[in-house]
Amino acid sequence: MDLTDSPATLDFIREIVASDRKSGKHATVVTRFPPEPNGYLHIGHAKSICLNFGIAAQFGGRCHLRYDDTNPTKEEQEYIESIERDVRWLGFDWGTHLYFASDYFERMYVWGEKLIEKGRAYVCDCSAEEVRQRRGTLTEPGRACEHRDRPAAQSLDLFRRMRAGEFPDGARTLRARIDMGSGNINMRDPVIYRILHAPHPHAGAAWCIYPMYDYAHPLEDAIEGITHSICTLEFEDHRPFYDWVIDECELPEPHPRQIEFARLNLTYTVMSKRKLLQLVQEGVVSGWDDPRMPTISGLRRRGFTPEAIRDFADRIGVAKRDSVVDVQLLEHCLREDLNRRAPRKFAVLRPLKLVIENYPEGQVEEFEVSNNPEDPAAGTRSVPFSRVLWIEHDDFRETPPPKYFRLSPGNEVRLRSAYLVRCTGVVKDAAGHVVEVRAAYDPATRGGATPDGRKVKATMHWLSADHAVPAEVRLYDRLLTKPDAGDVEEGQDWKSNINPDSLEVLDNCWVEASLAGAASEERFQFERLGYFCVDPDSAAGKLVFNRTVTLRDAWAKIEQKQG
RNA sequence: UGGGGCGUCGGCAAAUGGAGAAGCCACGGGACUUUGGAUCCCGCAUGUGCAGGUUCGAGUCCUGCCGCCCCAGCCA
Repeated sequence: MDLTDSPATLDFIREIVASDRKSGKHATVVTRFPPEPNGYLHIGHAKSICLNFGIAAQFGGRCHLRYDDTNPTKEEQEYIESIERDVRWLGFDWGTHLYFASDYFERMYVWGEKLIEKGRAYVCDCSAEEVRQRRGTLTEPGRACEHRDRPAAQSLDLFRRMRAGEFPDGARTLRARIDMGSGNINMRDPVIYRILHAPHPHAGAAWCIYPMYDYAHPLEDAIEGITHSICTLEFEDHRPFYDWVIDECELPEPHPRQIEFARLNLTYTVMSKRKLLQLVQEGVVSGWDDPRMPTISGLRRRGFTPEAIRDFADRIGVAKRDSVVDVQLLEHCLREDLNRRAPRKFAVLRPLKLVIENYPEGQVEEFEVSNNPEDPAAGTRSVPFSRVLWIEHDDFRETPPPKYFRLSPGNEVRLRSAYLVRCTGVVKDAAGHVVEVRAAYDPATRGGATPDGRKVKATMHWLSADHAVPAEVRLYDRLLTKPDAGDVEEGQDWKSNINPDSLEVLDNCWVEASLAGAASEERFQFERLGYFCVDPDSAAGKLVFNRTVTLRDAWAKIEQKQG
């Protein structure tokens, strides 16, 4: 998939952009992805990133990466670095267009003075509590305070002294003078500057007053020549103020246009930064990059590909209605991509010994196994076969249920690319558990062929016990037990839906020796099991794999129906 | 109850008043198969929140209802 690929029909935002191009309103399309560096990016941000960078690519424009760093009390350098890494990993390039809102602070300040001079802003001495009380409610209008009518010269003096650091945090604010009676609460003289004696991760100690998002954002967009400022639905109410700022600061035409779309929600997970932070801080997960997290770094560690995420973003579309996307669509996009590209390997997660009774002790044969049946160009590898093998515990049943085609006493199956074998018996321990399965192979079926046309219903993977390499495998499942985090019993909160079995660690697994040198984040298909990738915890002599996603499993469904 | 939005299949989502309301995921069948994978085929909205109206013709236009989401941070 190419980065400029786009859905067949235009979503409502692309329609606006296309129409603006056609009318000549803008010479070139300029969008922006404006994260606040106060957390890690997640799959919801990926939707926005794909939208903004995708539109820029599709219409021959550009997309800026801009940190909306107007609140130093919540922002950190660590987040700035993770954001750049994640956007780049997703496959997008902002070229030289990396910006910080904080680099515009001086200009924003000058516009603030201008607004005061025009009578469009005033310094307010009210406390936060007083501001709240005068703001009114959803149904009652707000009430002006006495500072609203103070002379511009006085506001100007106070604003300069705010900047100079003469007042403590919260002592005063600069507010826009608009309409305390507006039905839109955002227009009831919103605060545009607050005093915050806090060092800034990018601007350092230069400022002790910081602009609010609602004031800063339109200015940032206008400064950079953004044509289409795409944000999420909750900012719809803020648009009148966005336009007000640009008008009152007398920014040149054409003005950027704010367009809102519905944020992404996914089943069986949470997307809010607050909840994600909670998971990290309370140790429910191991960190922002825990493979169960819907963060970009978590998905990367889980084994997702950027291609799959981009494909997903294309498929979910862009609209204004609140929606919840089925996580199975994401998994589908992943499987489709990985099926095409992931090299196949044999791995046995829950080992059961299989002894081929009629196979000579000490003999070893090498079998050629396809690296990827979907891609002949991937070639083959050779896998050693011997008398004692590991098979999957789940691939043997002493008393097979209906439609169970795998190994069971008397039944014949194919060992993939090796031989057909028939189960001749079992060995049990004192407690009666099957500890070993016995079988006989048919030398005429070398390579797994059946020259006599005989059919077997199951083909299984296997590993030569003497040649396999040990590994730890981490099995991940959904973070939540319910599709909707908010679906809880009376008095419970969303955390009651956290899946206690979202991680299972298997530490006596066996994998092909060819996996010994696999690099961190390298992805494979373990045949018949799923897609796996090498975890960064992996070290020489101690392989660790994460299960990215299982293969689709028809048998699991049959079994489930059988109860 | 003020303001701003949104209602099309189980979940996403097309449709720009004109043919049988796309497509994808999920789900259910079948074919094929040396991965119970992949692939292929079939099925899946007599109906667009509800009720009226306009029109030769309405998911699209009008009126009225109903439901859901967002807003009362010196967060973004």
